[in-house]
Amino acid sequence: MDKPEKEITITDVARQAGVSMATVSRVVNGNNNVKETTRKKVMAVVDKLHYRPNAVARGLASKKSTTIGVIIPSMTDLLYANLAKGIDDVASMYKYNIILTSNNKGIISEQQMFSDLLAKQVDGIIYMGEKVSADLYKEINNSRVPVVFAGAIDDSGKIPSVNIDYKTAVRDVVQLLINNGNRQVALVADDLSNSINGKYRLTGYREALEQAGLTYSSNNVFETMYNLQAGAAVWDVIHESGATAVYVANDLLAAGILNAATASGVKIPEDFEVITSNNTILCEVTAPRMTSIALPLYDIGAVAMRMLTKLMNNEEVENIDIKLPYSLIKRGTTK
Amino acid sequence: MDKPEKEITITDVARQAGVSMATVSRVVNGNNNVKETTRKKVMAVVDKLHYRPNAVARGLASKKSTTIGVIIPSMTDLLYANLAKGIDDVASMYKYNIILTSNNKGIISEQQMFSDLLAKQVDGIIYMGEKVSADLYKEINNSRVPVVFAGAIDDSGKIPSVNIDYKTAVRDVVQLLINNGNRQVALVADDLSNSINGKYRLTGYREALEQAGLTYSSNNVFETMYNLQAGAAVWDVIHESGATAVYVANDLLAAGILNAATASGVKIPEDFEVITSNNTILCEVTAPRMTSIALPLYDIGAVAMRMLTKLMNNEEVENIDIKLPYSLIKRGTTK
DNA sequence: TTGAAAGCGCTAACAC
DNA sequence: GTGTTAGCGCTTTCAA
Repeated sequence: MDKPEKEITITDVARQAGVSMATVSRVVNGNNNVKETTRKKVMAVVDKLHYRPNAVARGLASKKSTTIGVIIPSMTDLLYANLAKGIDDVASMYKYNIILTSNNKGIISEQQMFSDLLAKQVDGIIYMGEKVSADLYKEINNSRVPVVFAGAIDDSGKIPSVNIDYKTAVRDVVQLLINNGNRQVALVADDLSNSINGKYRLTGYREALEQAGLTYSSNNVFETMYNLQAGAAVWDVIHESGATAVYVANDLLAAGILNAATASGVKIPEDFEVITSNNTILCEVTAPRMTSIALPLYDIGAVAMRMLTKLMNNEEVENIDIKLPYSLIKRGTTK
Repeated sequence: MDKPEKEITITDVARQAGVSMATVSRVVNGNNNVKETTRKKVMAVVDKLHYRPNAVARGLASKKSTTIGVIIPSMTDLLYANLAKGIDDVASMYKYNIILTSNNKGIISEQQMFSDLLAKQVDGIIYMGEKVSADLYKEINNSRVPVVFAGAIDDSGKIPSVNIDYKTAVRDVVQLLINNGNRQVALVADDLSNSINGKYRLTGYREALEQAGLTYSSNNVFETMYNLQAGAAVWDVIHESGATAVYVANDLLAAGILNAATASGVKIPEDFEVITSNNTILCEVTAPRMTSIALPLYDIGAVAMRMLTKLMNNEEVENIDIKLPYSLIKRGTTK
């Protein structure tokens, strides 16, 4: 337990090495304009003193913090956790630290979180969220640092973002369900007011119905809370409605529906089929395991972060609106 | 899109308000030694200019960053995600930001992550991890900022930490299993070399056996990889061993075992019982739902963070080694 | 290849 | 109550 009295600084190193601060700065930052012998001399002192450059001072002087901000709706939602992991991996690859802020209780607005991140002088921000308020848009547009959306839709089309083609994905799976003989397919989501669900998924759903010559009815679309119990509760309603299959916008709700269905004695997939959306581990744990659209969650995060690094370096970014490929993983809840 | 040319600073505000920087600093920081009229005058300019104090400059001058570091083994592990949520909630309550670093690929050592956090001048660090290397211990002991462990054991007993009494928890559940008539109870964990599993859980397991007059056999304890497939694979071995119940150290493995058992035609809980450890959402999604020790994950994180705030303020902390209460949630995998 | 010195934007004595 | 000023620890011209 030998806590040194004082944090050692660049001045200490300079003095002991018999060089100027500028030179120490150069060797610490890998600048080449340093004679090899002085470089070695300085490094020896750095090691001896366990010198650790103060990133805050460095940030103030250089106007770069090598820190990025990440805004995430929930850390305990496997969807976002997987996105975050992708972000984290490439961030650490490029030596960036992450300030993670989540809107857990909704007590602090996303706009405020955004502003706080800018106050901390982050070099860039990745946003994962469901709805972007007008105020947030204003903050983003005024931001001097780049922002990219990961798994979040920018309706304005101006903000770099990484997603999959939600509409087509949903259309395809609903089509599959129809082809499997289901004449009445339900759709359930926890929030129909955000773009991904309300705009893209719902549209894909309607298109599939149309193409099959089936008529769309709002009686087949259900909006619920985002938890297991809500899933279980909505099952009863779906079942009564006469639907024989359902597409669900998230895995948790799907699990709730599946388990309630099974509990009520309905045979899955023989009597009822379900397809879910995110292919998180939940899909592999239920019985039967759930068929799901496979979002490349990790990749979305990773690609978003990679794009952000380019933006931070003022490198050219050809495509601002990236759509990654997805697939369908067939498991036990479809025929 | 009116990106201002230059970030506006305290000097700008001071000039426009016709006061000194010190006064602006005072009002921005809520210092009371300011006349109400000048406070209003300054705030008016602050609002007009959208002044946002530069946290980096503030950090350099005040030697406080209002940022803490969190070291987490994996963001996609529900166990840690829930801990992190507890940390995050109380951190934001106390206006701290979080730099989250995870050891995803093991490419960067925890010791290095720790050092990086210190370089960023965090005011404190919360560590969640399984094993603490000697090198990490050295870093922690030399650290000028407080460190607390959340859901992690400090074998030295010197570092503040928040946990539950793992040994007793396991002893109790194994006892329950024995009382249910099982004469041979297996234990499975993904890593027996860390303290929580190898030291506390295993000891609890042995104690339960002893107290029931059963003899411990290493043939009943299984160590596997940490994934679903490993859980499924270990099921076969457990079943062959003749065990009729199992205590599992994490929910993912438990789900793998449960599903493999069910798939092989074994009736749960009639023919085989399983109790798991973390009560994450996985427990509620399997069929049948899993009986689990209920760790107060969120609370562990929250209490750890609260403790850290005290430490950072040099407040008195009575108890350095906190054990939170836990409970047992009986569901469908036990009689 | 190296050093001197001027900041970066803010806080914290200290003086008035 | 308010202003002056000296740093905080580093990077970055600019000279030498």
